[in-house]
Amino acid sequence: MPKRKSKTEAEATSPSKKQKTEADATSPSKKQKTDADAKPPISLEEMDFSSSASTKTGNAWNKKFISMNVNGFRAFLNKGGLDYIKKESADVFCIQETKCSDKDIPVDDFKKAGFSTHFLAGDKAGYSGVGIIYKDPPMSIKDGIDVEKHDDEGRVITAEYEDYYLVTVYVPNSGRGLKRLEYRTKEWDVDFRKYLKELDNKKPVILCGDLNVAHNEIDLKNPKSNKNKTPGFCDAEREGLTELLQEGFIDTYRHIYPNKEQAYSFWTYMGNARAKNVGWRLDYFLVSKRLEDKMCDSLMRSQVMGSDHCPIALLMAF
Amino acid sequence: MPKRKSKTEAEATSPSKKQKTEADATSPSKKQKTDADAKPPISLEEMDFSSSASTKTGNAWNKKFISMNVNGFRAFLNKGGLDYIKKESADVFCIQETKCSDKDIPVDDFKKAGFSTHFLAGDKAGYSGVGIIYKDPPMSIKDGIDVEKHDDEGRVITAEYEDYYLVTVYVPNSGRGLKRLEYRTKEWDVDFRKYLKELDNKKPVILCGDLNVAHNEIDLKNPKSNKNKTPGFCDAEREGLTELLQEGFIDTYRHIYPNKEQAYSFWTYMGNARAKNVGWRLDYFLVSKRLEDKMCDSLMRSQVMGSDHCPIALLMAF
DNA sequence: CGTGCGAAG
DNA sequence: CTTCACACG
Repeated sequence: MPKRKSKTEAEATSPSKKQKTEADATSPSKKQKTDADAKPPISLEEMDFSSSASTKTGNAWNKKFISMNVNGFRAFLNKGGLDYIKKESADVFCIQETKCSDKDIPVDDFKKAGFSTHFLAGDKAGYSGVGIIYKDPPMSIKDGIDVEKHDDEGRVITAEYEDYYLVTVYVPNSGRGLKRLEYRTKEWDVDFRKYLKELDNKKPVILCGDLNVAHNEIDLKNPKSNKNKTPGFCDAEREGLTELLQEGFIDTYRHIYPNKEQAYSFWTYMGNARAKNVGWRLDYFLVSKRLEDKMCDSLMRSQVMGSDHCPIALLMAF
Repeated sequence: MPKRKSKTEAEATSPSKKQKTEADATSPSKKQKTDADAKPPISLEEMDFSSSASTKTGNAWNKKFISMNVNGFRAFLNKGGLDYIKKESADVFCIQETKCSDKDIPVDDFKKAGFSTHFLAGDKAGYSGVGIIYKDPPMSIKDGIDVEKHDDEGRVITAEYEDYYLVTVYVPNSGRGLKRLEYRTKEWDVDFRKYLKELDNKKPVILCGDLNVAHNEIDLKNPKSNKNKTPGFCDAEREGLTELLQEGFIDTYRHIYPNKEQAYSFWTYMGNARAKNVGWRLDYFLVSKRLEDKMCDSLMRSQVMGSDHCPIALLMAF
């Protein structure tokens, strides 16, 4: 873990007081960055993705995972997404809301950059869809969760590696007027939890993606006005995540930064929300509890543009 | 008419030879312009819309009409369309394919510029629609042609002035696969012709708009490959215009420039057609024969951008 | 190729 | 506010 000298207190500062970012806490670089709620847009070149994070016992990280809801992979690439991917140079990128089919993936560009790809589109064109972009091939890749009623929307990919399953998910949004809240919480959440539990019985799981829920009040700017009104902060959705964690998973970001405020991974495009940091933490890396001592850091790449979500990163020492 | 010293020969030059534009023939300005098929895009400020055209008997023009298919009025305005309208300063602008409803018209901006507006939208949102923008109010304005089956698409406005009816039309496109060719030629053309004939019985008519047909081979770049294949150059469509002219109307542009080649008012956005001047003359000013001696000039504003059609102009001496 | 729609987020 | 699909041209 990155010099986590009582991070609990260190992060328990007021949101108005300038806090150090995780990057500051982990990077030896002299480049100081301002807080997540006051970052001016900077260029990719200026960003520093380096990290010297290690486990509690001092093992340096050796695997980097990125998860990002790209809100349309083609649009993301048009905005320079490939440059970000190259610079970040993660072992695996897990992306959600690809909104495209296989033919739209510039496979050769990825090959040239040293990556292979596996994408899963939903039946409805331009809707949902997930993908993984990886350096080292998994032992196996599986699409969906073997429940027919859920598997036509292209929401889950499971990549099996030696030491863990890497699962990426784009959880169904509860929709305008919460018209899909029941489906989401009573059907999807239940079956997906079951799927993860079964996986976890075989091998530790790293789950990442857009869980489409802000777990607690700290995880969004305006908990009061959104509670049980806006998809993503309804009790049933939040309880769904609570239950998943109770099955034996760790919310890596909140585990490492338990009191960190103003740390979001999503900002609606409306009303200039991102500039004002009126955001939500909807994107997560969860890991099986028995991976706890392999965790090095969990990060929000809040400066990376190109979507209404930012990438999130997990550093592990295997 | 602009010093039409045997225009017939003057224009009968090869397309590769640089020809003078109508503007050159009519404007005393020293600004020389290159041919329609080799015009580099120039700024609105650089364009010269002045003209000293007059009738055969030497009466200087005193009314300017503009017709333009704007391909979405909102998009056109976003691309600086209002600046063009101000600079052109026509007595009446007739526009087609507005693709918007009344609420989208910046009425106050037009008021400030000295114009009133009347727009007619079709029932289907974002489809078709025509409008007029005028300095002096007509005696009356009428929407449609009193034939119910045609009048739900917002295609015709008739403005009655003292000396003439001004009619603007957006003729139905025959559609991909010519699936609407029958409707267009056997129903619309027939009824619209009847409407115009009846108007013409009362008062001379100035008809302008997107007639969605290139009348003769000279009126499009590639007559061979488009003949009876592409909407706009099918025999039935061309005959429809021939019949209309036979009812007693003049194609003002072709009347004044009978042999002028490469003079188009539409270029598909595909394949860089406009830069290569691979175009069609689909937009017309027709006038009742008895207005012939009031005609001063008929012009293509081929440098004006903002749509896949350019504006066309008619100068009259009333 | 580009406009505007409508669904979706 | 932005993505995409689709219709239409």
